[in-house]
Amino acid sequence: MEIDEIIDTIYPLTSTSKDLIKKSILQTKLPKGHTLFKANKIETRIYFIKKGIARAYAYSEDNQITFWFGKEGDPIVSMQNYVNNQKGYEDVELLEDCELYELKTEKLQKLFLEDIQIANWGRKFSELELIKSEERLISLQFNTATERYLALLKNYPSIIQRVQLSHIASYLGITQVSLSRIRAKLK
Amino acid sequence: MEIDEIIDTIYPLTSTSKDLIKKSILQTKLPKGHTLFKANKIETRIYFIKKGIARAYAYSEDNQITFWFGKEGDPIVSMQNYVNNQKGYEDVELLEDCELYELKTEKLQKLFLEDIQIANWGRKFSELELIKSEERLISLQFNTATERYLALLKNYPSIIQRVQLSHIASYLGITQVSLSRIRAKLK
DNA sequence: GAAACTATTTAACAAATGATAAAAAAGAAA
DNA sequence: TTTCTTTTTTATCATTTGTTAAATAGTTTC
Repeated sequence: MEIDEIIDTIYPLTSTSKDLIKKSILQTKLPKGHTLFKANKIETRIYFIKKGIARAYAYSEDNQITFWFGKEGDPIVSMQNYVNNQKGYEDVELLEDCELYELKTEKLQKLFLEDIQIANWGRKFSELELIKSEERLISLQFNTATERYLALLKNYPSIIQRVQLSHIASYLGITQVSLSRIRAKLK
Repeated sequence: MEIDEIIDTIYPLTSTSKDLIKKSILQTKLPKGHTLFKANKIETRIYFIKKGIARAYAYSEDNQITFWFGKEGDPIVSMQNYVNNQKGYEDVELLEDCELYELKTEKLQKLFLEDIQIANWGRKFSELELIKSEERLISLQFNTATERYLALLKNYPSIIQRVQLSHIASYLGITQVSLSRIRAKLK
C-alpha cells in the first residue's frame, strides 16, 4: 500500500501538510525473520507496512505470546515508546519479507507542535488505534475461543495462509493444542 | 478532582487554551443508578468524573458484562461515538452519586481544528487511553483470572469497597461463582 | 426487629482448556 | 526422492472455569 493512501485513510491532509510528513519518511526492505523492535529498548522509529506482515509478542515465563498482527497499510508502533518515551515490553518480528515506510518519532513529534493539521492527523491516528484495541479487548472478554477464532478468520481470511497456527493460538489467548482441538471440532 | 488538574494531567495547556476548553464545560450532579449513556444511541457528550464511580457494560446474550470502570479524574467516553460519530455498544451506569464535568463533543471537535494546543491535548488524551486499553488487553491475554484479580486489587484497592463483586467478576472475564472460588482459595 | 430483597458463597457436575508426550503431516534441505 | 526439521494434530490426564441450584450473609423496608 502506498504511503499517500495510508496517510489519507487516517485523516485527509492538504498536500502541504502531507509533504511535511512525507519528507521525513524513508523506505526500507527487510527480510523475513528480522526483529524490528526489541523489548526493553528505547525505539526511536515507527513504521507503516507497504508490503508484508509482522507480529508483536512478549514473553510470559518462557513462551512467546503474540498480541498483535500487522499487514499492508497497518502502522508498527511500540506504544510505550511512542507515547511515553519509555521502553516497550514487546518484540516485533517480520513474518514475511517486508517493505516498510520508516519515520523517526522525534520528527513527527516536532511536526505535531508546528502544524495543526498534522496534530489532528496524529490525534486521529491514536483514536483509530484505540478503537481497534477496544474491539480486541471486548472480543477477548466477551467471546469464547471458538468465536474469536471464527471472527479472526472472517476479518482476515488470508491470515491462516500467512501466519503459523502457534502464533494465531497465542493471539487468541489459548494454547496451540487447544486451537488444534477447536479446528478439529469445526470440520 | 478539579477540572484544571484533569486537563493538565493529560497535557499541560497555556491558560488561554485551557480557558477555551473550560468555557465549554458544565458541571452536573447525577444520582447513583443513573444511566449516562445508552447502547445503540448517538451520544453527543463526554464527561470527566469529579467525584464518584461508574461502569460501562454491554450485553452478551442476557447478561451484562462490565468492561470498564471509571473513578475520580477519569474520562467517560463512548469511543465509537467520540471517534466515528457512530452508535456505541455500551451502557454507562453511575455506581455512586456523581459529580461530573460535561462537554459537548461537537464543541471539542471544533476546538481541535482551531487551536493547535488543544489538538495536541486531544491527541494526548487518546494516546493515554490507548495505553490503558493495551494494558488491559495484555492482562486479559497473558494473565490468569487469579493474577488479574490480584492486579486489580493492587492498582485500585478501594474498588472492592465501591463496586459489587458481580461487576468485578465480569470485568475480569469470569463468572461471579468463579471469582468467589478464587477469593476463597486466596484466604 | 421481622420480612423481603439482594449479594455472595458453597456444592455438584459438565465442559473447556492446560500440560505433556507422542504421532502424523507438511515443508525445507540435501 | 530421501532425509531432516518444523509444524500441527491427537491422546491422556489434571486443572480451571461454567452452569445450576441451594445456602448463607448482608441490606433495606416496613
